[in-house]
Amino acid sequence: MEKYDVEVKEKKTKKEVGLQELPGTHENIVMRFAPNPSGPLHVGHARAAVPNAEYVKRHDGKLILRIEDTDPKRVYEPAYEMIPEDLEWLGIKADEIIYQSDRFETYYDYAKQLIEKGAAYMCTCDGATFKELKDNCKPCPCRDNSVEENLELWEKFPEMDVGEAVLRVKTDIEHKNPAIRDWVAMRIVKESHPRLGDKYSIYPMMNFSVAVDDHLLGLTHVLRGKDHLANTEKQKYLYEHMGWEMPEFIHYGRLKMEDIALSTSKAMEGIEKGEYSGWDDPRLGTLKALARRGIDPRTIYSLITEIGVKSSDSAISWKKIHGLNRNYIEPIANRYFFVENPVEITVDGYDDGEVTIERPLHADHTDRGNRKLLFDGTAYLAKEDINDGIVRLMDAVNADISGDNISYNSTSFEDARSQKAKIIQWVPVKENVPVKIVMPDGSVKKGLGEVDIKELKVGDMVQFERVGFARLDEITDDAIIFYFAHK
RNA sequence: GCUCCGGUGGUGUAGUCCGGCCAAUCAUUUCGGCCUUUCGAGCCGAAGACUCGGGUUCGAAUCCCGGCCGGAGCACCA
Repeated sequence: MEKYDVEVKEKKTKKEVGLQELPGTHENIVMRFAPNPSGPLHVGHARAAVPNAEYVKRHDGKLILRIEDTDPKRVYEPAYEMIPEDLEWLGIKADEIIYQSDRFETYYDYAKQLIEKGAAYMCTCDGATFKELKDNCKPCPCRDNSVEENLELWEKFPEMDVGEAVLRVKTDIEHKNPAIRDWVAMRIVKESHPRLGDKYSIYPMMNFSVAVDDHLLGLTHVLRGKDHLANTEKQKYLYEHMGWEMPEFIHYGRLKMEDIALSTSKAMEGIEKGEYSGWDDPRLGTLKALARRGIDPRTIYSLITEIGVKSSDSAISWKKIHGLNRNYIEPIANRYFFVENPVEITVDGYDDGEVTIERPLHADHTDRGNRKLLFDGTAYLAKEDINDGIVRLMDAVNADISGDNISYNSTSFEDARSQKAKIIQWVPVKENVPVKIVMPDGSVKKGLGEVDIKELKVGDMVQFERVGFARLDEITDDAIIFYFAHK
């Protein structure tokens, strides 16, 4: 008789915030972020980099940045510099950087071992022929070559012409997914590599170099997009041939972002055509663009952590990004006046002379001090704000607007309140500074800002009252240029 | 077409493995109110979801089957 089942079920004890707990070991974990250096990092990369970094941080593991530059056609040289910069922006620091282009001899070594084991073979069929056979679950003639024949061809491999031969890893020629059947491990590439020049003509395919490296570098967990699902299956065969233990694989879903082309190649094309101002054009989804728009890296980090690593797709909305970002930006951004499409006005009947008005830099942090605005009965107002009725020029006077006529009504705030005057921003006529705000769609708002804006530095975040948050991007002779973040 | 994977409020998530404590969590969003010399912040309140249909079960977001919808892969790219 069976003993009573006294085993107490372990009930839902985990309450991880954001990321689900990692399967497998939690001791000495090793993870990697492995981008192809085809451009700077974008949000899609953050989706890979952040969870890796976060898991490593939680478990005090090791994070490897591995640059996957095994296709010379897809290497954009500046990316070698940009990738670590972008990671740093995200607050991620890899413990080690590996360049796959440094490791060709290692790949050759394992390729040869595979041949010797009879687990890989040199295939001289042309692609179409092989595909035809493969799609019908038929092995190609090369599959039966002896180890000796294969080794001989392997030695001759570097002298062959492009397309003449490839090295294939034996899988299951009847695998139900044709993509898995006897995949290519090595191919001939006669193209100059930014880091290798023409040193090699035999290049590993991603599935091969990735699996070899993941094993050799001691990866315990591999986090990758679900577009790699089939690749994981392919690589499984390599692990089996070599008698290696598989790391834990986790496949996450696609990330879509509202109104943004995440594709690096499209961005590159647009930049070359001059449609975009550069990798940090506000319309792009690069981290550089987000940074330029005043998105705090913590916004992206926490958003990605929240999205987690589940395999369903997610679409991130700007509303969500802005909402999160506001939490970070709001306390640090000092307030200033900006008027778009300024119209110079005179408040008829105002006769209190010239007064200096002080306003706090931040209403909730008065210790930061005040900025000063000069009021003498004239001002610039935003064209949009000039509508019939009573308005209060904030902290100055209340005025009645009637067509082009603007006349003094009163001064006290209480009067404004009792008359339900709309409070609007204004800029002194005597002292002001031209300001341009580049909007997320690339358009530019032109106007005037209060003179204290001159004290700001590039990178400072501000809030233009009633307009929104913006980041000071550049100070030119013409104007101070901001990039708009959000309301 | 074939091979896989997935579907919880507008959006992102928790819960699904091990059915009941889920009349479903949290964030963002939206809408009210309070406060405030910003349309920001803060405070209070509210709105809003288990893709559909069957089945199993005393009981299903959770298990099974089918439909629908979405996605990925099907390279000598990564």
